[in-house]
Amino acid sequence: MKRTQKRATAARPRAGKRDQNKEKTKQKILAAALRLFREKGLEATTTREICRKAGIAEGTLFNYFKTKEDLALFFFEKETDNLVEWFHSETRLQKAPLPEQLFAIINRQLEYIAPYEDFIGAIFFQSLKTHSKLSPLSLQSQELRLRYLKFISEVLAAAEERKEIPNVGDLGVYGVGLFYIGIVMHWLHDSSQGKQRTLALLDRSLKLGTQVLRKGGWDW
Amino acid sequence: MKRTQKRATAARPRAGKRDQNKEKTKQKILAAALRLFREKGLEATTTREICRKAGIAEGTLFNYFKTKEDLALFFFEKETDNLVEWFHSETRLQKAPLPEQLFAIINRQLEYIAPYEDFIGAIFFQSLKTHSKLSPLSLQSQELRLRYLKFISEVLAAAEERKEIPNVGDLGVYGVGLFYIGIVMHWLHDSSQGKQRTLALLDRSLKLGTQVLRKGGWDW
DNA sequence: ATAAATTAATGAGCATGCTCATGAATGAGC
DNA sequence: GCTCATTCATGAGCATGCTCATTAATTTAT
Repeated sequence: MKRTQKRATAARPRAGKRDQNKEKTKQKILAAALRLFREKGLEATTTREICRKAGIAEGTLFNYFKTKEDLALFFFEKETDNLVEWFHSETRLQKAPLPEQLFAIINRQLEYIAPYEDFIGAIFFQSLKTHSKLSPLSLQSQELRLRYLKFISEVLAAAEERKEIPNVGDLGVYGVGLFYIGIVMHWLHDSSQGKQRTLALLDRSLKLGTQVLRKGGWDW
Repeated sequence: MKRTQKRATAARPRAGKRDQNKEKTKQKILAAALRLFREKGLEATTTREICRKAGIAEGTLFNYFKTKEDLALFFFEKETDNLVEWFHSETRLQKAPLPEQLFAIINRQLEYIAPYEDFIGAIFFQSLKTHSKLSPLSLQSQELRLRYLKFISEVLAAAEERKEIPNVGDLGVYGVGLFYIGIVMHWLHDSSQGKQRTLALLDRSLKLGTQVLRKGGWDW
């Protein structure tokens, strides 16, 4: 009878053949999508093509991702998770002054997404749309699905706690988020060698930020 | 013979029956589009519906506007022209300090577009897309089709000329543009009475801007 | 083991934005 | 006025993102 033991003591939520197949299908979709997105960009890749390459039927994709946008967003979120993990592993950075932290964070993001410029760029702007599922600026009203903002919130809260900056509330996150948008926009249009100009802008901007902080610009 | 006089001395470029019809058709499209966009928003309005309401065939619309986005953008540009005209007519404002000017400009814009929230919102974010025809941040590289930025450039240049601010170069326009994006994003998500919160944010932000200027924040 | 119930996969089909070959209206040349 | 060239209007048709009723696979109950 080969131990039927009610399917692995209910430890993993993934055990039955059904869930196995489901997972496998999802991975096939993700693999195909990522490859095509990288090769041809987001807009130029059709859902039909993804399905063909994944070896599934037209409609199956939409059983897993509500829209093509959702599928693309998946990678975006994954990237953010990656960033958070990295920051938490950098113990030195944790104690550095806020501007340095922000520089490191943003810089790391730019480096990370460099190979997927077109792809990420498209997703990035998708995420800004008003009625899109995640909207960076709706900290309070929406459900804060953008993990990035949550992360920035933490970083700012830490700086607050060690008295580096006064209480900034949501406005701090708001500011950083907006700033990030600006940087990415600049980055996307930057054709200079190795995005030098964006890095320079990033540096200068954060220096300005420091000044504002030092001069008490926060208690407006 | 009723004076055939070679069609009105070549004064107006629009004279022949052909051009007359063309103009009439364009107006029919614009009227239908504006009405539908207002009523149902940008996404919910189909090009077929616009054509039906305008009394023209499916394909005709695309003889006049390359894409649906272009059609929508038309209103956006018109709005900007309106703003510029208004500013030039406000002689008092011309001499006011920069922060007040910017507040007035942005405030006026928000008031003006209030009735078309959804519609304008959609267009606004369209215009931010990387490969969209107009990209607010490509001052130097692209052809600066966004008249708004040109206008802001002028306002800043005037402030420079009267020694109110030091030379800020393109970074000034860049900053204001980015700031504007932030405000509109906030505005679009703002559900408070009469968008009070956005106005408060606008006020506070510009006060911060003033501080930065006074403290020499510009020569970073 | 078999039947019934659940859940995932399928692909025909829809609406939409947009294209393009064809036809109709208008203009120029005689 | 008539002819022909130009320009605009037309609508069938295409590709795409996405839906949904149907079919097939897997699980549960007996």
